[in-house]
Order: sequence, then structure tokens, then C-alpha cells
Amino acid sequence: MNTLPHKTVERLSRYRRMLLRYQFMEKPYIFSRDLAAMLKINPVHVRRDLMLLGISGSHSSGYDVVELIGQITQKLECRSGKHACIIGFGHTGRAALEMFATDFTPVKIHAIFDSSLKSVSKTFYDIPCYSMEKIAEVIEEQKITLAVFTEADDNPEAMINLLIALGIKGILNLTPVQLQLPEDVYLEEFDMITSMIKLAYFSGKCPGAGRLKHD
Amino acid sequence: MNTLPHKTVERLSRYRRMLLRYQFMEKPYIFSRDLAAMLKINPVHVRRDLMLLGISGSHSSGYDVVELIGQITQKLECRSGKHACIIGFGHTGRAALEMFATDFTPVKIHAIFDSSLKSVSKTFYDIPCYSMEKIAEVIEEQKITLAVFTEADDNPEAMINLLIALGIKGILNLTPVQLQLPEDVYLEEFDMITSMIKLAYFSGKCPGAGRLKHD
DNA sequence: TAGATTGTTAATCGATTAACAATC
DNA sequence: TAGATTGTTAATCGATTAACAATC
Repeated sequence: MNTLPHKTVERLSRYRRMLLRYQFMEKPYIFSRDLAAMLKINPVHVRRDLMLLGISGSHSSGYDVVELIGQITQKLECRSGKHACIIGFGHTGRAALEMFATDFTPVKIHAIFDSSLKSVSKTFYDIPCYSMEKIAEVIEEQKITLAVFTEADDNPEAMINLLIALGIKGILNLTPVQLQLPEDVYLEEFDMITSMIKLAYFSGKCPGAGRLKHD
Repeated sequence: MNTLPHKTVERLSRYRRMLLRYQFMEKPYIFSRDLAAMLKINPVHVRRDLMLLGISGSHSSGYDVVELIGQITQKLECRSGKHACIIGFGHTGRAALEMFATDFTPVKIHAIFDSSLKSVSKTFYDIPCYSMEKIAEVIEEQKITLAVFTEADDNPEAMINLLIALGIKGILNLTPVQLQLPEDVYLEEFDMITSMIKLAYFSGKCPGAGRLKHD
């Protein structure tokens, strides 16, 4: 199958999560209209995305929920049955682990790496935490190809270069540090400060705007 | 000034951060080409974004770094001199606070709200943590209009409705819960699981793809 | 049939990039 | 002048939405 558009993959992930919850309700079928309403998007998106996957529904009853979950999972899973690790076990690393441990997700965390001795050699949600020295050994052994990067304190460049040398093919960067990656390493980023600046910029009015005087 | 495009605001935030670091170097001017290289984007983007802000550079020496920082900050600040709070002080809430405390940002956190008694009445990076019961009082008193939402445990709907009733105009949702918001409340979201699924989908090859046999 | 839904194409919209004149 | 850069318009690309035929 051809590569799906970025936005479609994003939505498929959200359909999947929503459908897994919906499954616990009585109804075995769902209309594009209802799934769209739950996600606050246009029903055409749902139908178009499912069309791209080759999934079809019925005019009278909509889409089969169980089949939908299976098909989406399978389509994403081919490429998401990959092993991931978390680099850095501060608040961000812990938040990430918690997220993976409590949400339905086909991507699994196989290792945590941290430089502080406090966490090393323990397990968290059954995931072992290793010292940074073990990184090469464990990534190779566990066939890890994805990394959640949460620690930019001491020499992030060196750490990233090591990850690349070890064959990591995708990095989720949760730090505000700008990473220099080769073409063939895929990068996802979340920059909280930039999100917050957008929030401030686009929400409501400027403080003071539209007022003539008084505080 | 007219409202800037979403992507431009995002990039301006990143220019600003990069320039604040660049400022510590000797050079007082910067070319669009160099700023773009640092951010791994097209130089035309830099020039176009600055054009939208009415900032102009010189053909021979580029843009004045100090002026650039001042102009960008001012343009974003008009709308970002807003007060924010963090809802929930688990790992995600702590990660958020840390980010705001250690990065240069015009948006300031004025309060943390948490339901566990362990953190309440203490301060973290000089920001006070209140119990959830104080939420109405503090949001009003501190004129808070933005919220970082990190806690979806008990009844997120009720919490969100309370925030809206209290006049919150922008929410950064860091939980995987789908929020139902009125039109006039701006929403930013980060869904880590979806980011990770994209990472898995778009990075490298499918495991096994392209190989004929052998593990 | 009438009403609602799916499946698909065409039109629109926003963002990116190519192209190039103007300037130093 | 020659070479490099800025500033700006036009072309391209991807994503969204409008429109509608086909189907139950």
C-alpha cells in the first residue's frame, strides 16, 4: 500500500482510540457522522481516510466497529510494531512512560535510559531503567529503532549522534533543543513554549485591546 | 496589525528563541540564510515571515539581531502578556512547569492546581500550588486566561466546564482526552501516542519489508 | 419512493517553494 | 561591475471542504 498522508495517519490514530472506547458500548456499527462528531471533525474526513485504507461501510448501518479497529490497527501496525526507548527519566520521561503505560498503543517502550543512579536498575511499569553506559548494548539487543528524547542537559548533540550511529530511525524530541539529524532519521517534535505562545496569540483578545481606558 | 498565519507564529517563536541564544555570540547582524540553517528551514520562510511583521533587513549585512528580537517579542507579546495556570501537578504538570521556568518565554505561569495534598501550599520555582477548591478564587484574582491541562483523572468534563465558566480563553491539552469546547475557546493539543504512531509509521521501513527471508 | 448515508471528484484554502527584480 | 542578499509575486503542493452520484 502507498504511504498515507501525514494528517490521515494522525486521524487514524485518533479514530482507533475513540473506537476502542466506543466498543464497550452496545452498538456494533458506527456512522462516519458520529465518529466525526466525537472527534469534532468533518464526516467527509472520516470517509475519505477510510477510503484511502480500502475500508468500506454500509449505506444503511455505517461501519463495522470491530472490523474498523482491526483494519486501522493492522494498517498502522505493519509499521508500528517497532521497539522504542525513553532517553532521560526526569519529569518529561516519566510523563511519557505513564502515557504509554496507560493508553492503548501498538508502539511499546522496551527500555528507559537515565544518568541519575536513583532510577537505574529499577523497573517502572515493568520497563527496566538502564544507565546511559548501557545504551549501545541494550538498543542493539532489544532491536530498538525509536527514541523519545527528553533530556537535553549534558551534550545533547553527542547523545543524538550516538543514537543515530546505533541505528535509531525515528526521534520524538520533547526538548526545546534544535536537533541536527540526517535525512533518513524521521523527526517528530513537541515544543511546549511555542504551543503556549500560539495559545496566547490566538486566544481571545489582546489584554487592553478594544478598551479605551481604566485598568 | 492583521492576525498572522499559524505557521508564522510558530516560526516566530522559534526565531526568537534561537536569536536569544545567538545574541551571546559576537555578531550583531544575521542573514536569513543563517537563521534558516540553524532551524533547518527555507531562508525564504524567514524573509517572508519578517516581511509580514514589517521588519526589514539590509542587503549587505542582513537583519539586526537585537532589533529582531525586540520586534518579534513585541509582536507576539501584545497577545502573550497573558497569565497562565497549570491544572494537575503529576509528571506532566511538573514537566510543563520546568519547561516554563527554564526557557525564555513571555507567557508566565501564575498558579498550579492539584488535588493531592502533598504539593498544595508549597511553591515550585516560586509558583504557588493551590488545592482544586481554590481554582475559582485564584483564576479570578490573578486574571488567568490560559490553562495547561494535564490531569484527566476524575471528571475532566466538569473541570473543563468550570474553566470555561471562569473565563479561560485558551487551553493546552496534554492529555489524550477529547475536550468539548465552545467556539471561542482556543485549543492546542499534544497527543504523544499519536506522535509516536506517526513516528513509527514514517520512520525507516516496516520491519521485514524488503527482505526475502531470514530474521 | 423519500431520506439518509457512503464513496468520490472537483473546488477551495493555506502553506511552501520557485523565480526574479531591486538593492547593496 | 559581479556576487550576494532582501523583498515580493507567482506557481506548486497538500489538506480541507463542497458537491453530488450511487446505494440502501
